[in-house]
Amino acid sequence: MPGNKVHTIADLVRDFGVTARTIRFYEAEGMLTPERQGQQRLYHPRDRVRLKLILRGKRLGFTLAEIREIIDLYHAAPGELGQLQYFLDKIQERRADLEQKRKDIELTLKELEEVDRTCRQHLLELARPGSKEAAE
Amino acid sequence: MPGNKVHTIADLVRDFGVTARTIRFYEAEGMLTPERQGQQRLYHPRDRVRLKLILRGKRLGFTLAEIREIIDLYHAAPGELGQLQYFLDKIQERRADLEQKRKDIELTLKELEEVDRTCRQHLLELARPGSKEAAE
DNA sequence: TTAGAAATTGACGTTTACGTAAACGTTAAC
DNA sequence: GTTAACGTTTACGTAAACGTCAATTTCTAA
Repeated sequence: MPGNKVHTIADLVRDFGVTARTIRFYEAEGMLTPERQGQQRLYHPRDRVRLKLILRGKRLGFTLAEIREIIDLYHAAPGELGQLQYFLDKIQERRADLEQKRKDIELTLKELEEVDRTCRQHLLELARPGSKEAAE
Repeated sequence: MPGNKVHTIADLVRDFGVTARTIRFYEAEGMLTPERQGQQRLYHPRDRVRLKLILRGKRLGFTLAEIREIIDLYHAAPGELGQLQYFLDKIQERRADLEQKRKDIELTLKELEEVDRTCRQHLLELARPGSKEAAE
């Protein structure tokens, strides 16, 4: 039920599969800013969105510093022209990075599919009883 | 000229953009096994291939332990049937992981493209002098 | 109201993946 | 024949990203 209510830290732990320590750590790093009700933290939908972005970045091997940069790109609306150009450059950097990762993934997947085929072939040969060293 | 000659560590440093410390570290971790000529290391094409695989894995955010597993998948030819099934499972795990990363990349790329468009739109508006707050 | 569950706050510990520095051995050039 | 340049070994250092207590507070259900 992550509709649009506020959530406790335990909710996030359950929903995202991370520890409370991790969530507080991200906050200490300035990447989450939950509301405070007395001592307790209250997480709004925007916090959930941010956490989701952080975890996605982690899965892709970005450091927290890089993830912070990426998220900043999302929410920044710079006024001046110089800033805008700088931003566009940053965006291109990140895009190039992601394209490289995509290529790396395609290559690795292809290789793994090849290994997979070879394995299944072996399996088939093992399953065929009357075919011992046919090609030797 | 990485044709099929042997190379010194300095060659790898130059060709792959990593430090000698890193290369020796990977060897200490058992991920590279260069020939020894006296005290010096000599790197063969297979070492270059492995290093390339390691670096590709790093770009994708895999730990060295995971990369080791993946590379092991490449070169393993297990005999028994139980081993084969275990292998196929491992391969599926890795593939699922890579597919997840691919999805993450697609999402992030789409979002960045959106930010890019918005930025360029801003730029256009700034470049148009006689259009101050038209939609206000 | 009291025991237990959940949350918070330090504070120190740990793992990964190297960096950095010191001390030493080889070899090629001058 | 010595001085760079390159390579090696050993060992301690470090940044990132949390883990793991311990002590305390806060909330909640019986």
